[in-house]
Amino acid sequence: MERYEPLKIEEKWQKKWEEEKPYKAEIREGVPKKYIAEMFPYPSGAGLHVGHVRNFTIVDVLTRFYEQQRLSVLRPFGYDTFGLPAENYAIKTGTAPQEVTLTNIANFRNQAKRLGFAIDWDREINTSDPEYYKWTQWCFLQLFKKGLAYQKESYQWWCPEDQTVLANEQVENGKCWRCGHEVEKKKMKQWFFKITEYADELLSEIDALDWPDKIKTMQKNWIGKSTGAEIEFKLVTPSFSGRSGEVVSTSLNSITVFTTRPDTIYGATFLVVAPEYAELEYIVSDDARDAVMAYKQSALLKSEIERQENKEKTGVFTGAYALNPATNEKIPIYVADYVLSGYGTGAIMAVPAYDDRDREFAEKFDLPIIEADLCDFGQFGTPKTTYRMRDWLISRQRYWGCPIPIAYDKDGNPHAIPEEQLPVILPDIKDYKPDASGRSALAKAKDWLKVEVPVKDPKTGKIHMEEMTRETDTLDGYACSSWYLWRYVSPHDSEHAWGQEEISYWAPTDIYVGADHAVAHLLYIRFWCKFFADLGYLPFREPIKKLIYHGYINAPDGKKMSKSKGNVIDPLDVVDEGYGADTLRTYEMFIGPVELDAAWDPRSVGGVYRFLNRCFNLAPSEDDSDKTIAIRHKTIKKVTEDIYKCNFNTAVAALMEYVNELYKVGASQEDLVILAKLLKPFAPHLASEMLEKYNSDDEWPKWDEKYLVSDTVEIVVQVNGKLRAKLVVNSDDLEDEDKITEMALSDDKVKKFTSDGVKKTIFVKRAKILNIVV
RNA sequence: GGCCGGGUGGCGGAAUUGGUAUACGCGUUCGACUUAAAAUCGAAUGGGGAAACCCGUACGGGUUCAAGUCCCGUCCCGGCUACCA
Repeated sequence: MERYEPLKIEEKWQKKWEEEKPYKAEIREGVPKKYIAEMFPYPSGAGLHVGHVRNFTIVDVLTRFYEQQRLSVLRPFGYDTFGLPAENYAIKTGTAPQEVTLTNIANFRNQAKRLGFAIDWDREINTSDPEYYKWTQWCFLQLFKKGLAYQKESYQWWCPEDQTVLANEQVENGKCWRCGHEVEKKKMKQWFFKITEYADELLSEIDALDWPDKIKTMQKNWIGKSTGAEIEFKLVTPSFSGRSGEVVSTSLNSITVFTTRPDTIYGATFLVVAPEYAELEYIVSDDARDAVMAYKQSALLKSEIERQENKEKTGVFTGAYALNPATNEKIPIYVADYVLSGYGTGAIMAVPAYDDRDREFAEKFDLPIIEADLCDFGQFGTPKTTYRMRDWLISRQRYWGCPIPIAYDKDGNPHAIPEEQLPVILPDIKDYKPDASGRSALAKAKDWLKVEVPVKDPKTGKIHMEEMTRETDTLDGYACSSWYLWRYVSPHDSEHAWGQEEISYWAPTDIYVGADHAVAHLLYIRFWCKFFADLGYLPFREPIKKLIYHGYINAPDGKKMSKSKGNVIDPLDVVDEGYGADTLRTYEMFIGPVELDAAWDPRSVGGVYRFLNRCFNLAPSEDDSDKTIAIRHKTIKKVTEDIYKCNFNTAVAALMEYVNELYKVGASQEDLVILAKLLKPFAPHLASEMLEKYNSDDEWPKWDEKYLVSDTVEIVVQVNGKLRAKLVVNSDDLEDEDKITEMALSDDKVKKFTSDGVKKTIFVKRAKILNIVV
């Protein structure tokens, strides 16, 4: 008999798919479409890991499932290539990131092709390709023109190791998400995207998304909407002593606080401002100035870790007072680092009777705690909604990123590079290393820095060319991935970021599969979607209909796979060992529920390999095919419904049951064709081989409910809820409760438990259960 | 500290959402084939017990004819978040 030789079969079919391009996506008017994608990978030098394989296989199962149902399916592939690893490698080895990236892409592509994914390879994109980032720059300019890309000088997270600023989302536990170095705060002028403009819509549309609740909750918390009020507290002169109502006459005469509990204002016994509070120096009294400034300095120097670890309240009295507008009492103003400058107004009214943090502070500094009555605050403040989310900091002082298409005139004002001049090409340089100057290595590309930009004279209206200096910061990599799902619909369009005809057919993405970026990427892409919808470029406001967020695959010891621990499973090794891609893919779908982490189990891989062998070795018998018709239709139904629900593990289990049954009772050719069709999303090479053998197409089979009801049914008989007997009756008898009850009561085993008489019986037809209560 | 998930055989996990607990796979044991081993095929496999039966879904209560599933309390484990006023 012919042996199952996966590597041979797989090579044959991969070659065929390479030549015939059966997975080329085409607009087919009138045919329902599915647009399915994974979060595109960062092509590291290490090649694909088993997590990628899980990610891509989920997409592939769904792609093939819909393709076999003859829907029009778009399943693209691309590479997210800008970022620190390639640049750090360049600094270390002197190899250009451009070159390393292309090598890594080639490796990823070859590996992906060996796993038999149904990808439309003509749509590959690469975010560091000028053809691509030309349009990232175009997107930036649209935001800039609408005032949603702007510069602001403020305290920013700074990673001293990577010599770059970081976004809030890139600081994890006070450490840089890339290198793990403790971050600092540094006052710098930076570029921001005004995502807060869409905070309300980003929040309110979350509920309607078909996304995992976990992700939805995380996004809600990140946006962090709070409703409350802003209340103005008039400043009292620092020298003031006794009479109330006298206010300072400097430019600053009040402090506005934000509170979610304005009704507690009668209990507000002091104010606190953040160390970074902009007007701090106008508040503080001369006596207190030295102490306050010293405190401010020490707070700025403290790393985020130190601030977090030491929750002990610290602070300094500013020597100044304000008037509580409700009580008209004079209350002291403190500066303390438990108040955050970036949230609300950077100042709070402290109500120690109602707020734990304020109470802690009051107790430490011996401030009054008043249990005041709640009130209607209307006369004191104005209602205000505040968000935890800040604007998105998008400039990076690094070389290997998308250049920001901006130039500065001699007065330092930013001007857009005209769209005709795009792309602003990232110049080749030799020395990639950033320095502490706060500028990227691009600052050293002297020739590149100079650019002629057309300027309109405000008086004459005439346009003249003016020499300017280019922006040397590059864009955060998340900018590149905030629109790539739309580029896939027309990846070679040299006139537009995306084509209107293509976008309205394919988009929004129906199913998006990933295991990371719960907040940042998925929030940014929603933000850009709403922005470009407002500009009329997108005919929808949410980019992703359904999100599948799968778990990680850990090492056999349950720990995270890592090179240093030496516990990494290389997926291509699994293939080359002789198991083949079909076993790898099917195993990763069988490994457990899609949303859970799972540990790699080499022995279970063998189990799946045995299963595929059994599929391959099944031969049709001459028997009539009707004896398997019930399980055949049951399996079609189960596998179909499971794939819709993304229960891939139980879908594979159902196929295993089917095969076990076919071994027991014999398989007809019809069984083998159905099996191959159902198996194809998981093990496409083997399934294609089987379908070819039986000269069948791969169209997804349908089940007929009539084959799922058998002539006889099994009735479970319980006594007081405990299983005591099983009756096999004709299906028609299900309607006859009396007959079933009589049969049950005359059963010998049941009789043993019902000798003291029967109180009542409960028959549930749906569950085929009869419970006898004694 | 706050929010959200979870605790089911030796292991990964099933269970039509209140209706036969442990599907499927791994492991283990036995058998067939083999000089032998591997591979393959077949059988068994929650615990206790000769058996009849009893006990079993983290623990303690409750609701119900019926609870892994619902309610109350307790204990663990995981994730996110972390002074957001």
